[in-house]
Amino acid sequence: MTAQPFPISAIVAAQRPSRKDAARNYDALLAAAREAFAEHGAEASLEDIARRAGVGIATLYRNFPTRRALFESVYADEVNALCEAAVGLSAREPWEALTSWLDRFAGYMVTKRAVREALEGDSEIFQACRESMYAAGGPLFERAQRAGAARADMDFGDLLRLVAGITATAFTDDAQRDRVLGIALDGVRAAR
Amino acid sequence: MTAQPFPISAIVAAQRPSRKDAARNYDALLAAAREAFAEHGAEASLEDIARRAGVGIATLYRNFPTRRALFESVYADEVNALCEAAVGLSAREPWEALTSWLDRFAGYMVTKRAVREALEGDSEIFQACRESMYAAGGPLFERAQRAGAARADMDFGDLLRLVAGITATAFTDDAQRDRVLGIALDGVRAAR
DNA sequence: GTTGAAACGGAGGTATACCTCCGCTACAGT
DNA sequence: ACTGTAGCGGAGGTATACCTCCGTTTCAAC
Repeated sequence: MTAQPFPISAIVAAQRPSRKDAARNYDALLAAAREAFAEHGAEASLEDIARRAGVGIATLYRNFPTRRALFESVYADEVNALCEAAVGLSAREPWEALTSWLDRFAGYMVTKRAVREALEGDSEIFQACRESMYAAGGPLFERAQRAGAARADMDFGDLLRLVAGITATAFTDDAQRDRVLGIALDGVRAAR
Repeated sequence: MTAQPFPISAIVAAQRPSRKDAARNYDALLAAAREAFAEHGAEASLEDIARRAGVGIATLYRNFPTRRALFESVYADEVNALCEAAVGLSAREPWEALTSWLDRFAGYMVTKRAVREALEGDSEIFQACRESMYAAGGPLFERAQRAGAARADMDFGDLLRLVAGITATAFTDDAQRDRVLGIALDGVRAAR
């Protein structure tokens, strides 16, 4: 067995059933849930999700016994993709590598706000997600700090909250979102 | 009739019924709704709100025919209080007056996130709230800009989004919230 | 104090979501 | 090809929320 780059990836892989039809349904459910949560928030109807996925409601419950389990799987999947995006960025300039990853993070936050909100509070998977996220993005930030590009009196957790908060908000257009995010990042860089 | 300081205050006053028992119930409903929305989000049960207020469900519907109407009234009430807080702040230093008001704004946002979210989209009252908010806080910001305390390449709308986004997020503790908000405000002040 | 009107409460009809149960289907190992 | 089993769908019971209707209560003007 190969070493997993992030604690979350093994968990994500273990969830997916092996039989062909079951795996297909599992994927369809995850995709449908992602869409439904983005559209209707955390209270999206589970029956609607099953309908979107083209499977029976029982199939949803077999794969995800609780609403929370479904949340966790959707969230873990997203985080895993995000972690993998961080690999390879370390070849770039410290500050540019960091903002590039934060940009990806922002894109993920803006649509997934509902899921994150519902996961407020702790769980094993959520904890693994946090760790993976910090393992992926933390080094990028600390490298920027060492290079003198980012201020020293804050940590990576502060940065994620900052970006998460801003990107979870609805803006009039993408230009405003980028402008506001830029202002905040000027604050991160302010001690230059 | 005296001139109303902000467009929202007349609307707020007009909503409240005049008969004693009706006014009492109206106030109780608003308070209960504020609490319920903060606790359960935009999907809080209307019957639960009526129960908290100690009134029948019919009384709720008589005062607020739709869920949206209830949202609007709660929101308008909050905004009105916030606007009144801005009056008198202009005697202070430009930057300090601005951050002082933003602090009040942040305190309001952090608990009322659900209401604001549900009001995304336009309505007459929401529009009046926006205008009042801008009329109350905008001058504080522009004064800070003229004094060279705030950067010129942004507007008051950008600032509100910035603060609203950050404060709507859950932080581990108040210290982190203040630290992150401070970083963001450093960005606002960066062009000094 | 009388009285008319405004306001009240909560029962109950309707809709919708949750979740379980069970007879049927399709996969995969031999 | 056969066959055991893992997986499937959706009907239907249960719970909950929405909202209306109407007999009763409370206010306030006179």
